Amino acid sequence: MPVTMQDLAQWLKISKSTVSRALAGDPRVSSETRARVQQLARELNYHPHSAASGLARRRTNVIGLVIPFAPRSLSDPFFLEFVGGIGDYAITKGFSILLSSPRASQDEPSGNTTFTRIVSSRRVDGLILTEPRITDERVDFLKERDIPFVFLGNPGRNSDICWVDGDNKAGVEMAVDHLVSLGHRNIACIAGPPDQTATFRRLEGYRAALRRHGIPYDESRIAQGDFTEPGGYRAMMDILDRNPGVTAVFASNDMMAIGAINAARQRGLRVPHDLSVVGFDGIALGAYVTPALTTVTQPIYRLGQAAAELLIKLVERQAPAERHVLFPLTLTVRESSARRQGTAG
Amino acid sequence: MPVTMQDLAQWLKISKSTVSRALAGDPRVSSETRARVQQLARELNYHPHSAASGLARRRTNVIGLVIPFAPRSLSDPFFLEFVGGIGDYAITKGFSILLSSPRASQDEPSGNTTFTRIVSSRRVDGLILTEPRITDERVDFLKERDIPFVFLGNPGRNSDICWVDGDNKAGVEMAVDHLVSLGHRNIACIAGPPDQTATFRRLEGYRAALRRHGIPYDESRIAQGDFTEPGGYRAMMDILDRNPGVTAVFASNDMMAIGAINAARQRGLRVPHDLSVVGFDGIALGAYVTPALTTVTQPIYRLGQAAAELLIKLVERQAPAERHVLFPLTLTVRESSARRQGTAG
DNA sequence: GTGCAGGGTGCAACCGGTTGCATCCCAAGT
DNA sequence: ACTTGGGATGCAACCGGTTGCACCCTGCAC
Repeated sequence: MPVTMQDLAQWLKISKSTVSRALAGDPRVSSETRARVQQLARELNYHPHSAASGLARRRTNVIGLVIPFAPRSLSDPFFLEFVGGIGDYAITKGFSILLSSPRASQDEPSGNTTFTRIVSSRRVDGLILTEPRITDERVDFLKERDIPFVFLGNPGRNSDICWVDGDNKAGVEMAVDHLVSLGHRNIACIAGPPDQTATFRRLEGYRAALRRHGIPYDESRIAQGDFTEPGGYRAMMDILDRNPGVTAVFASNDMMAIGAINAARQRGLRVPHDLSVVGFDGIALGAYVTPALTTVTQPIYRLGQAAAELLIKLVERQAPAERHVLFPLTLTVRESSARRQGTAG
Repeated sequence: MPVTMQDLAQWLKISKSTVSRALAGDPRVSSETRARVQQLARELNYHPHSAASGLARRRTNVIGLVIPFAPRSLSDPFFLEFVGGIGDYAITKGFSILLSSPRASQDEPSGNTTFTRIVSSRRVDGLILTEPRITDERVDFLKERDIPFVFLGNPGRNSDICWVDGDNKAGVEMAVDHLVSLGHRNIACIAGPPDQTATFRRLEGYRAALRRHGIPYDESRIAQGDFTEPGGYRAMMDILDRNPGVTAVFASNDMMAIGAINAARQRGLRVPHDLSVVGFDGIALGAYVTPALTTVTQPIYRLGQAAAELLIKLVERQAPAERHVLFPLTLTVRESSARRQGTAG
């Protein structure tokens, strides 16, 4: 049997309350008593029982992380790096991370999903949600229950929702500018799933950049993907069918960019000689594929840290400095993009 | 305020105990009462408070997962897929997953690591550990506290420790056999970190296969990596320096194989024309890199499921059918391996 | 009419902490 | 000598469930 507070109290012939306060560093207990308690706790290897203190304090010191188990994350290193950022920060604040998948949407709200379950049973103090959707019923679900949450990605809607995000629009503009500067005009775009808000911001950046360069927007250059490699592959095939003249493509994330490269190769196109490809995310992997991926780099790890920091502030009822954290993005030029064939240097 | 059992009891003018039993499906309460309680619970959207029931039942219904946040997993999709398998299975059994990193080793045992913390504070009913080490102090730590655990990877040592694993030795033998069948004799090996048990099993397979084919074992063909891409890159460089004649290399995991390919390319070698590369793990990504990776495929997702299943059996004090689950592996031949130059077909 | 079995329910303790409030003690103030 | 005050500690309730045991009631056997 692990040692309890009661044990410490009996040993020292003082009350449970004093032990509790001593361990919490309450200034009301004499420093002498406090020292004795802490000393004994260490000697007997005492550790508070999380369920007991959670029950009494109405705090679990656990934050929930809702990431898509399928189809996306199983193969997308993006999330793992994001988790790393959250984890490392949370550790320093004494929080643990509970995983869950977001499948509350299809099912009825009371459906037996991990997401609703960990919230209803009050397993977590707050949540980090990913992939906000245009109409995201999770928001109401959580607001109703007064559970703090932070989105990875600007969910749009009311501005009182907290989020962290990269500057999608500006990021994509940099990508398109880069392609234009290499002489490309017929630039395709592989978009994300239509229900996600990130999809629209990135599309917006794409259109804005085209407009700036006086390139007409053309539906036949757009295809929809799902943020997975196979999705990017299919989308690229689709684009090549409809618009064989494209010389460059922007993919809304790196996994789809990798898929696009494979599709192009399948069609006998050389990347970047015949087709330039630019991705988005900056996953570590992008540097290791062939050709190494030119991409818009997000500070993924720091996004994780920022999300955790923001959420923990909310949980602890401190007013966060900012409800929204927008990171600037950078363009990482590698091998998958090159000057358009037949263009002067 | 969320509705509690007390609320239900008052509403129905019965005692808390009866409500508790009714919800648990205890046959001692009349089926009529049971129905009324369950009905009302649904209507009022009642959900048990996990901390309260955890405290009373000495069960959290949470399993801990200990994966390396750094340096490895941040870029290795292997773990994400593994997590998926665990998660999907755990959901069906009503368990959640708490993440932690295994940094208990460097620090003193009482160090403030997530691993020791979630165990000491009794946050989890059991643990899934990865990357067993030759002498793994986590084993004693957990046995002392009587916490069930399952390893991903055979930890060696006493056979009463539960684990799931792929058949490393046989898997590597298949890889080497494949290379030999393509005419290679000068086959290098990039091993894993020296403190991990998997490293030895894979090396053993390598040596066994060489022996079978009458190829002498040569230290100059071995280099050590750390299961990351940069580690694989460095190891490959090292091997090429010491033994320029190698025509094939087996890397102990896919990330290192990708690193090896990049190193070879850096040295002006074409893969697979000048150097064949075979990896290990079968991460989804291996199919998407260029050249697509020949690899020993592990059923990663199923390893996760099996680990979760085994652990949950232990937690629920059911005797598992087997304490060890060994999965057969398969060789997936793709583009990174080819017949040795100057060898007859 | 008494005894007994057994189904259905409730009481109260318990899990292991936290916390509002009362209490005690002793030095200082008048 | 008698309050006053503040520092140190303890009591007991509480968080929201679970569970051993006692109890009540009805029906049936004797």
